[in-house]
Amino acid sequence: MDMAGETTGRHGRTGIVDVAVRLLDEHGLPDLTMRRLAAELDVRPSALYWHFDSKQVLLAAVADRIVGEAVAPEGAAVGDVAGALRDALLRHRDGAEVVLSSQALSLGADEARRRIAEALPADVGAAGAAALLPFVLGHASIVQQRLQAARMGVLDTPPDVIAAEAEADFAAGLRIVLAGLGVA
Amino acid sequence: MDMAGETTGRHGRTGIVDVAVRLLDEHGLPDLTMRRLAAELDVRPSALYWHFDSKQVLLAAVADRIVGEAVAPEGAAVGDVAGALRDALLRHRDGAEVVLSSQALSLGADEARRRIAEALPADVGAAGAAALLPFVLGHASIVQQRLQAARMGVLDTPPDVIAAEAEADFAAGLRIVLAGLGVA
DNA sequence: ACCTGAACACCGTTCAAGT
DNA sequence: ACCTGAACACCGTTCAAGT
Repeated sequence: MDMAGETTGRHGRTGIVDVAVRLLDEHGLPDLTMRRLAAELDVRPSALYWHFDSKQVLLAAVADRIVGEAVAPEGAAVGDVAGALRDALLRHRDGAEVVLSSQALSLGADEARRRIAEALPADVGAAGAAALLPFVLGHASIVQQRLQAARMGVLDTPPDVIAAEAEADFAAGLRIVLAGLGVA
Repeated sequence: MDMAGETTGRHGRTGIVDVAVRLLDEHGLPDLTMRRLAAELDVRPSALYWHFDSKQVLLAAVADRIVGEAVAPEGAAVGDVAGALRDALLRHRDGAEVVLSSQALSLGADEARRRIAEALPADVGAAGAAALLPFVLGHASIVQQRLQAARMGVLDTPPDVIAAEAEADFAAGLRIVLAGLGVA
């Protein structure tokens, strides 16, 4: 029993998303073009439109993949759930921007919100998620923006310093929100 | 004494940013292209590159303009400072995305962080800004993403409902963070 | 079912040259 | 100081046609 029909030289949605994510990691969102993706798959650009209605839909699938990687153990504390999401976003170049941009269309977005809410006492679940989700996404987005600036040399702070500061800021922000929720 | 040399048919940076912001408001970030902007200014696209080194620099100026509109009265409470920033972001189509994307290069970004920190007791100023800035940016970004989805008809929730929910979520999130800071 | 070929209507950016 | 003209190397997307 073959796995997913990869026996032919043809492609499936998941395989295409695999390559898209790799391209994202290696070259960043601005270079994740339909034409480059097609070239990487050894196919004409128009072929991609058989699998995805538009680039936006493709990016939503990439966003879902990224959010789907944020797995905290069953019954984990909110801090760990939020941390897992943050890590998943930071694991991929421009990950936060991709997820933020596909937020409304993305299936994984609501899932992330649900996971956060469920890790909280029922009475503060909704409010907690409404505070934490924007915080995590905004945080990751700002961090990756700074990393990008450092990469281009317009910022002199070395990447590992940025990462360390980010880690501290995230922990501090998380602590504040959890304290505000009475879940300290 | 003429104001800013607008006597000739030529353009200055501020005038260009004016038109860029108007284009942003009317058509959104994807349609804010150098070519459209140039056409609106009745000029060839290449002329813009005399005023701005790149589109990225132009967008950073737009971001600064937007953040600069976030003015809370001197000595205002943190909640009002954060609220003013949120309002400025939401006042312009895709405002959050523009500011978030130019965050690292933007002068106004650090200013916003400073204003938030200064509206807080000194001992929690830094941590508070580190929690509030990502929250406000992430929040506004998510709201505008939903508004955009509604605009395209993929979301059936009417815009005013989205705006109302957003208002409530923002207030709730703000309350939580402020409580966590002990500034309730 | 999945892809090619060819086209359409665009992009950002550079740079010599004009005034 | 500020802009034009002309080019370069790209984009996303559509659609008829192939296999």
